[in-house]
Amino acid sequence: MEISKKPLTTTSHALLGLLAIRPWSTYELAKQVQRSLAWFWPRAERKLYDEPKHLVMAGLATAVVQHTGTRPRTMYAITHDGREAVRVWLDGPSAPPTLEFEAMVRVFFADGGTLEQLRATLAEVESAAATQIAELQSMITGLVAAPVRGAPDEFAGRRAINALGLRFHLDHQHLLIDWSRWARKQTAGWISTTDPGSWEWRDALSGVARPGSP
Amino acid sequence: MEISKKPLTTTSHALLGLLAIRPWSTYELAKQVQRSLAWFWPRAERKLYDEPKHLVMAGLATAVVQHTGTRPRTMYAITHDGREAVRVWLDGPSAPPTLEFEAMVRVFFADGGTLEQLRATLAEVESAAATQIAELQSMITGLVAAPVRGAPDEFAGRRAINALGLRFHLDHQHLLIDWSRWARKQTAGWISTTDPGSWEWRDALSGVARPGSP
DNA sequence: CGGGCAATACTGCCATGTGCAGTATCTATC
DNA sequence: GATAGATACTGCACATGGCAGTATTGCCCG
Repeated sequence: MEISKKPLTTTSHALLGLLAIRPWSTYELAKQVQRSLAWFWPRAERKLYDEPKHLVMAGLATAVVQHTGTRPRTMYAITHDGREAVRVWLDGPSAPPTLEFEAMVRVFFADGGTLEQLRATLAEVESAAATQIAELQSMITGLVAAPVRGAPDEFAGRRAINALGLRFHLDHQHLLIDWSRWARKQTAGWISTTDPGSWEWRDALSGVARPGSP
Repeated sequence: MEISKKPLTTTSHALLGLLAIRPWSTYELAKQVQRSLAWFWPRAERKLYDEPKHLVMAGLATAVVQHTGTRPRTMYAITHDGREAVRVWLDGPSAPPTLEFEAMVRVFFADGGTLEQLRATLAEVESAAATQIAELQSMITGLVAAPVRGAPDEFAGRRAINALGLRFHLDHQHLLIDWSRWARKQTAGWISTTDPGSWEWRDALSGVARPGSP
């Protein structure tokens, strides 16, 4: 017990959270993270091979090496202490969300270039968001589909929670689409990136209380 | 010329973009980044002291060490090559936006804890977003205020572009508030984090086309 | 039944980025 | 004259990213 050495990161707890659902091999874990966690906690695959080892050292998970022929594969499972660690962690405060938005950097410095460059960047935002929405939609159809007959549906108890998250991600991508379309429309009458002509920037910041808000 | 060694990162170009507006000392640069760039390209202050040195090595900026008493201070300015680098960079593709949202990790694994924990996390999201909105609003009042008499308004040509970005950030924070309120309301009838009672998760994913959309 | 390709299952390495502590000096205010 | 806050950085350890490299297994196709 209490073998813990180093403080756990949010990434550690995220992996631990997945192990709380069911045991996974590292490879499965990596795939699963790309499909779900990546939406709000994106991490490189590389990291997902190192992190479970720390969990084992901390006594929060166990590692069992199995074999498929000669090829090894490590199965990780959560321990009792691990579940307790998740419960405690759920009480902790969360860092405010941060957005890394390269296209916005290009918009912000658009005055160093042309209107065409600005519009191209905005168009890119829109199409990227459209792609993400398509992916989310296919995840939703996956949720709707009944689980495979006979297979235990270990995600059944997680449907409600999943729905909360999916709703956010969809709205978030819709915001990106709406904004990039709106912004492109705004630039229609501009003379250059530094001279918006008769366009009144104050108008852009007026109706910020969105129609859907209570 | 052409002293460039290593490929420039988005962070390099972001700093270069700021230098394109006017010369800054590293300290000013660091402060300015926290007020503007941090919204869509958050970087630790530490990094902002290293990065300009790379720009100088690449011949895209110049460094001049001045003195306030015995204390040194380095002023950075963009070069002609630097402006050209910004123009070229503006044509490049942007990585899709990524969101790091620790509170959502806690929501996602809420089935390992209690409804109270879930609701507390959601409440935290709402209040954090409210704080951000207050900050944005004060930036807007700053924009509205006429520049100091006699002072050259170097940001004048950037008002339109700034307005586009501010609009996005406001909407983004409003989305966080709307979503966290909505999600909390959803949990009202839940029996536990794994048992939503009569609550229908399908309903949560229906009206995803937001009212404000065209 | 053999070739090839995708999926599985990792490790190594270097660069980038974060967070925090530490070290000073300068300026304004009481 | 004390001191708090702003200015102006550097060092260090660790988290993370990105890419290349290695090898086996399962499956389809002909």
